[in-house]
Amino acid sequence: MDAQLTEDKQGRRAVTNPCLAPCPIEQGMRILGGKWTGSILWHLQGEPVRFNDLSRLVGGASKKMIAERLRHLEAHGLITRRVLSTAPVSVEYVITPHGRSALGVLDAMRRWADERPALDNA
Amino acid sequence: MDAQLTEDKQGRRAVTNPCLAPCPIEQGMRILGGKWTGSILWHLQGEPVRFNDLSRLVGGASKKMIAERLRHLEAHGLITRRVLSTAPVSVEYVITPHGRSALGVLDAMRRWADERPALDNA
DNA sequence: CAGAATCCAACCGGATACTG
DNA sequence: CAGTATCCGGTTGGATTCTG
Repeated sequence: MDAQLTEDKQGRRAVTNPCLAPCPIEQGMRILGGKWTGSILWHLQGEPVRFNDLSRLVGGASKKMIAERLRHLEAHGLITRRVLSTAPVSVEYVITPHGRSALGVLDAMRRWADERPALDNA
Repeated sequence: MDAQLTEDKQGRRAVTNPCLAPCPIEQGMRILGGKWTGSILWHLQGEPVRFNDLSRLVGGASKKMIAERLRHLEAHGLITRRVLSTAPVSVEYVITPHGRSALGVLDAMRRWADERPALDNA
């Protein structure tokens, strides 16, 4: 994200360092911005939560989505999957320190969206 | 985002207040999280920028996307479109105070994505 | 220059059914 | 319980072409 717009004596514009795809903002957005991702992580900020409980907590998301986003979060090291030896088997998802650091970003997002001038009817 | 997981004496779980779709995080994400949206707003934090310059600054985005996201940002009051009476016509995009408030969120996102433990090969 | 219009392939995500 | 598998309509977004 260090693109610069320069201009020569003739007033011609050129760009050095265009903001290429893996720019930090886009990168972060692709990790935290997926549908339901924020909500899921949010619900894990306290105690570990089990799969079906999560799908109930995140109203509206299909189990397919929950599963997919959980894999995604795990792949990025934000959560940990923990299988409990019970019958029937139960699985807990736990937030990692790295995942916890993301909650700050999510909360900034939440606060921003909350205190917005109510013109977001669009 | 105020869902609660409760448990009765028999250990049965129930959820009150599931996290419904318009939860603040998701809301904010739908506004700032669209592809290229962050980058575009980021590049407007200084001086006003013109359309083609923007599409050059945000490397990889098609003009169609730039136009679409610009209208989106304008609809949400984050930027302003300003037409300059020149020949040929030129258009500037300017960030609004509200848009500027979003930069804080974007920067939190950027910093988080930057200082991450390098395991995001996935 | 600043877009709008069109086309189309790829992906997303919901519904449903099935499994260990 | 905790998923996976499959189907499938809707949306996304890039490429290209056209316009005032």
